[in-house]
Amino acid sequence: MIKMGRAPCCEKVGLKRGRWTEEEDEILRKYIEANGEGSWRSLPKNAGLLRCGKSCRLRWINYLRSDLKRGNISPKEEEIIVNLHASLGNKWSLIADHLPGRTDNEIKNYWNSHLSRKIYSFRHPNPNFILPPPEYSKPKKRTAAKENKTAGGGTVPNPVQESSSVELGITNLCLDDILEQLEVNGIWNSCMELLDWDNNGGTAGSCGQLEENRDHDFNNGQESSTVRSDDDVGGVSFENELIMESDDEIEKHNAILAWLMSP
DNA sequence: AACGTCTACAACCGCGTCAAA
DNA sequence: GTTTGACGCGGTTGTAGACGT
Repeated sequence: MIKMGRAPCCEKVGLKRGRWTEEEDEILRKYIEANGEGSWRSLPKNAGLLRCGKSCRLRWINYLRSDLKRGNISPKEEEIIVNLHASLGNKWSLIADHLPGRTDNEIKNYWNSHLSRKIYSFRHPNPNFILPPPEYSKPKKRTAAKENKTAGGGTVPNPVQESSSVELGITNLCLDDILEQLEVNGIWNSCMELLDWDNNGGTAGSCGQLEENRDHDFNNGQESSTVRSDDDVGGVSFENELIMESDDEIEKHNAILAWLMSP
């Protein structure tokens, strides 16, 4: 009986796996220099390698290509990665497009081993980080709450407590701490660049604005946050208003907000 | 010195996409 | 329109070397 479905990329029986030897690298390098890239499926056979075509492709792209930049990721490159990841997510190949000589695999590994940990340590600050009192902490997932319509047609979240800052879930004090951590961790400039934000008004104040513009939506115990332009905030306006012109900008802002608000 | 744990990164795997048949 | 094969991407695993006990 013929087995339907996707055929394996290559016949794995008898093929070598694991680390590449210098000899194999040399064979692959010479073959591609002579014949060019492509036809990965037939390459191992033609080159005389006992490897899967996929493995050859990966080895060439991630390690043997002459235009690869080996060595540590520079601070500038790291900043680019952080910025692009905030807006693109785990689109490693797209991020790699902006970093000549770096591969998607290299960036992915760097993110997983270095940057994700940095961000984790930011989200779970060191002991010197003063946590605000529990009621002023970042809100956990809340149970479903009804929204109140404002006169201007916008909505405000159901107040948890009287203070408007508590309504918004993050107090100014907490925001200051977050912003301090952003600066300490060298992430603030990246955020500013992403936001394309005029920072003249002071960081805490600006972030407060951002909070004020946030639309809270409570459904099924889930909270979602989006950033809206001034027009959407029910006639409320602020100094140094933060207005996003395009979907792309909104998406970037939302990415940062989601990051800030994530548990 | 021996052993266990952690970290970085190379390599593998499965799946989606796309073009050719 | 469907099937097939190749390629590329992103998630995951494996492992060598560093580090700690």
